[in-house]
Amino acid sequence: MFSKACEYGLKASIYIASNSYDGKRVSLKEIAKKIDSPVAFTAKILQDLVRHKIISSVKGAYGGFEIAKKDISSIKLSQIVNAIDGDSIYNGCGLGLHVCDENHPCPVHDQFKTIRNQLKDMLENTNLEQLALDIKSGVSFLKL
Amino acid sequence: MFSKACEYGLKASIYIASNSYDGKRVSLKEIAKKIDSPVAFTAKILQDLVRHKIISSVKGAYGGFEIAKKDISSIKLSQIVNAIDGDSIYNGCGLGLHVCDENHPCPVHDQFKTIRNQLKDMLENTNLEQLALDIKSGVSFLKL
DNA sequence: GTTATTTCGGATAAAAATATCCTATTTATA
DNA sequence: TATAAATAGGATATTTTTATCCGAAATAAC
Ligand code: FES
Ligand code: FES
Repeated sequence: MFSKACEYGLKASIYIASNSYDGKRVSLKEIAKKIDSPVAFTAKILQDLVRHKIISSVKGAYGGFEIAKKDISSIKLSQIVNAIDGDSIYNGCGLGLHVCDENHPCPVHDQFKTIRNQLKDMLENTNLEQLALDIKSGVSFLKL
Repeated sequence: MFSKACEYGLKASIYIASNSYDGKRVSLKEIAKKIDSPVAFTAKILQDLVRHKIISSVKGAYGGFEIAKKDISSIKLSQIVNAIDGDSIYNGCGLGLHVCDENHPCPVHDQFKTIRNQLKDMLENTNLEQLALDIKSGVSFLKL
């Protein structure tokens, strides 16, 4: 469904959010450990999210990654997915036609469009706060 | 969503079905042309579908690929997707956890499971006949 | 200021997915 | 029987994705 990069990006964002909620900044090393991802690859993805202004970073000793508290509840999963994997999951044709066009539909257009729109709605209506709270309370998990 | 291999496999199957419906056997070259896919790569995928007994092949002059008429309506998209991409789209965790486990859910488990099950239902309830007929009647298209 | 820590960014490497090439085998027709 | 057409399958090549490495820059603490 999502690329590895996107999975790591989502998990990292949720982990950062769950810590920023408590005012704690977290380092790359800690993030990679907690979400069970390759350190250097995760660094690239976090840099990407910083460039997209979805998370923010602080260089140097005691630096790390964080999300402004007031922003946690307004960051949608769709922003992260879009930043890393692009919009093909929202707009692309399920059978890989160059474009998804109502007037020149592929054989599964109608069926696929329904699913795709539900996925879109889900991602656009799920924010980091909800997910971060479940991590904090131990209801959900980021690894194992 | 699906791999390129799977997209080609789905399109090829639909094209074969639409011809087998008329009792016409089609060659690799014709298939690749009509679904706009790389010939040799498509060959590999078709071989795979033959091994999975989803389509059948006839070697030699006037050979090609076909689907027994009586089977066209009973072949579900899910069989093709499962043969090529495996079952991770049905059973795998949306965030890439090793397994999707109700008792140890990832942060998006509940939301994702809903979408995943709808995709599953859609693929399990869509058969080649429906799609082939739309191709034949010009309602849907396999390329451009 | 020096040092330790940490992100940033470029270069490179490894693995997986996608794609091509070539030969063998099969089969219908002439 | 010879020929042409077509799938089967192994080997190889290319591209993309995933992953690693290293030096530069920034920053806090001492
Ligand atoms: S054309 Fe394929 S999903 Fe719309
Ligand atoms: S655990 Fe992630 S989808 Fe079920």
